[in-house]
Amino acid sequence: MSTNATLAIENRDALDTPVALSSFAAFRETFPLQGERLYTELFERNSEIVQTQKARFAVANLEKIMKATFEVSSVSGFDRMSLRDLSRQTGMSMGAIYSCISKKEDIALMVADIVRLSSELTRQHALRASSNWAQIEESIRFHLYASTLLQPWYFFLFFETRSLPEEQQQASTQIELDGIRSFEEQIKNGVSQGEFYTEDARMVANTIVVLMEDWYLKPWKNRLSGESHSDPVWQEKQINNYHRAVTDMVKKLLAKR
Amino acid sequence: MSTNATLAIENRDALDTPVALSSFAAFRETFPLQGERLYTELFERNSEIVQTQKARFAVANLEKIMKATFEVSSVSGFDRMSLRDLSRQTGMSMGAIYSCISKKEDIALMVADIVRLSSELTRQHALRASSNWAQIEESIRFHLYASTLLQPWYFFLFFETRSLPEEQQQASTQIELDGIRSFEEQIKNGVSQGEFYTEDARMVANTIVVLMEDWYLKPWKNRLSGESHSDPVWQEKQINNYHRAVTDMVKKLLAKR
DNA sequence: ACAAAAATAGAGCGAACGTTCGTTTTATGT
DNA sequence: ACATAAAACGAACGTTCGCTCTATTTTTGT
Repeated sequence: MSTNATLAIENRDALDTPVALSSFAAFRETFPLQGERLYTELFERNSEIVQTQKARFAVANLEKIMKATFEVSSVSGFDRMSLRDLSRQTGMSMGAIYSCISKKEDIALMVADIVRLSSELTRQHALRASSNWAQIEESIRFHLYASTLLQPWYFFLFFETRSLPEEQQQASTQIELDGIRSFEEQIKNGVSQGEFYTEDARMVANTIVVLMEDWYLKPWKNRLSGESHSDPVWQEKQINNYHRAVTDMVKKLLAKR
Repeated sequence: MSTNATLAIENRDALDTPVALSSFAAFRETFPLQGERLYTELFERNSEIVQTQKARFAVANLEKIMKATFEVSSVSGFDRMSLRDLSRQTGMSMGAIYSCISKKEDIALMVADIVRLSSELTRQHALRASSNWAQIEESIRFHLYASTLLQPWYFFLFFETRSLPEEQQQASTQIELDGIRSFEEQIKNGVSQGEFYTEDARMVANTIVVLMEDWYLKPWKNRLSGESHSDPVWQEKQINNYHRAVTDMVKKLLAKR
């Protein structure tokens, strides 16, 4: 298990190529943490734990394990998900599962690792934009896109952080605080440069972060009908609607009078 | 276990007396769900489950059980809290615990019951105010005050809802949706009466609710220093600061141009 | 002081859990 | 086609859980 996400990124330039943000469809094609690439990444980052040697088998099984974990544990939590449930859901034997992990907790640690990596990519991306407003708007967009593709991962980590080692818990809350502080500084920059006006930059920043959380924690709020979850056109529409709603709101909060 | 909060309220006029909102200190003195009254209420609402007959003992033990539950389960969740942990933390024997509950799940059900009752009180209170804005402002204030006094309860229910029976889960999300819809309607009323202006009443309403959740889910965000948690003056200041931050923000979002 | 109620300590139950390991099946290279 | 290494299997193990029960002591109300 990689303990330092930054180092891991530096060593692997595959994750350093820019991600397209022009539309969710474009993002989908360039964001590295999805599909087979995601599970290959997961395999390589946990090569010391995964006993299965051939990448082909390990990647396929990790995918089965993670997807089943999200499905089963979303019902009543990670603790109540037994590895026998997981065995049933994946169609794998207990032994096969234990050749991908060394203990149940590893699954949660892997989720935390990937979400942290995704957050790191989001943070890095924010540095590219030109104006303060563009930086805020693109940070929101990137985070919205990434947390949509990784929705089960973000959701899982939010609810299961408490059952991780304390050190990992602190890392998670630190990421949230960093996210707020990052927005806060961008806002304050804009204020001091006469681009925005607000009396409570911290509150606006916190509101943004909380609305980002709401997006992946309560999908049923925004994406109203349960059907056509996978229709790309409809999904593109939903996510862009939400992005515009958030940015319009922030624009209003930062408007000069 | 009462299955219908509304009925229980109708039968018991003690909960119908108005609650003071002029300050948190005033609220503290009139809000019924705290201290001994809270646990007495809990005892009476669960008289069919609690085997202990004398109210004096039952109330004292329920208080010990609930407080210990919040303390232990806040570390790593309700599922990982064993009743042996609870016995150690409360200083009670297994037998004594099981004379207050019939099974472990009862504890979580009691929390859900109280939080739902508190939400019901909040909802009822909202009907008193005169103008649309006063109604919004007072709803926020009431909810903020109540969820501060009952913080561990609200926190617990948010994270443990998933391990409750499905019927209870739906009830919880319904309460959240009702809360959003209630704010949405108040906003729309204000808009149609020319008091406010906004193009997305739903988004504003949702933001309010999400910021209310943030208050009791992440106390470390707003109440910065860990010390003096119980200093009433400092607490009054903190909560009023947050209330003003939220209402200022909502005011800005609903301002006519 | 005395009967009733409450609390105690702890042994014990069956079920379910995470984890292990000897065995069998499958895949791979020549 | 065959040998060997890798992967998958699933019964079994030891532990812990929620929960019950009993014998005994403490506290309470009158």
